[in-house]
Amino acid sequence: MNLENTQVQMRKGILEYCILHIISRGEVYASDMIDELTHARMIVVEGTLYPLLTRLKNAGLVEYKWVESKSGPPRKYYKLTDQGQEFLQGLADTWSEMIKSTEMITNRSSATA
Amino acid sequence: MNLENTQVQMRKGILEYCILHIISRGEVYASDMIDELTHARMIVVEGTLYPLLTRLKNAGLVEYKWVESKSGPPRKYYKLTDQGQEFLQGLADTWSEMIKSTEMITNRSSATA
DNA sequence: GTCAAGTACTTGGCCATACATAGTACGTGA
DNA sequence: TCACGTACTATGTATGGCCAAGTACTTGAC
Repeated sequence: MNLENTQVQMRKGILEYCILHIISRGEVYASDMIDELTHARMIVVEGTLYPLLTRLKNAGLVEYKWVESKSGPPRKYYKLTDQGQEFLQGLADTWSEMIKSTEMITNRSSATA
Repeated sequence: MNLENTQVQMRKGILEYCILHIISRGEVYASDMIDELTHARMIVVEGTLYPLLTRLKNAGLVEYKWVESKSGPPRKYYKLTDQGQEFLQGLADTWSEMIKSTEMITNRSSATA
């Protein structure tokens, strides 16, 4: 039980939310996502991202199309499905509730219970 | 892959943070914690809370003492150790970073990437 | 004295995610 | 033909939250 481990735990589920949000803004492929996440200091490695994208696709939340690349193998460009849009909205609500609940607890400082 | 499942994933680690925070404010026992968490709309069941408390105790972050009760079995009253205080501070930082990163992504609406 | 009910805590098994690591497939250039 | 870089895939491990069943103590009814 250390900080690093807890950080890993905290990301669970949140990553899914962030990825869906990034995809919702336009067609992107994996490396684009990693760049943006890294820029926001949310480090993600391939071994985490690709399985997540596969899950999202199998769940019908995203779809992709192959696009030729000038340097290397073709890429999967992802975009949200209608179902994905709805799901993203649900996630946004959930996340917002979670923050509200956490604030409710942590802002109640050592004052009167 | 449904909302409920994602909610479960999102709580991972966050719960630990909330529990430590509640304990940091004074000596409490399990039912007190459940009451407060429920009040903040963060529903927790016994099967989640007790193992978590055991982990925290084994990690040396909290300690407890038995206190007799007038109605039922004795209770474990928890409080933070010095190490627990430090850990809580670390969690607070982590949580704040995580929110910041998430906002950085989700606030960048469909506008220019 | 015995049994039922309520409170508090414990335990074992299940599931989903994030990660590390290794591997496959494609295209370019020497 | 081979080395290299890019993009995607597959497998195994660890963790934490949850359900469900179980233990232990106290009180109250009969």
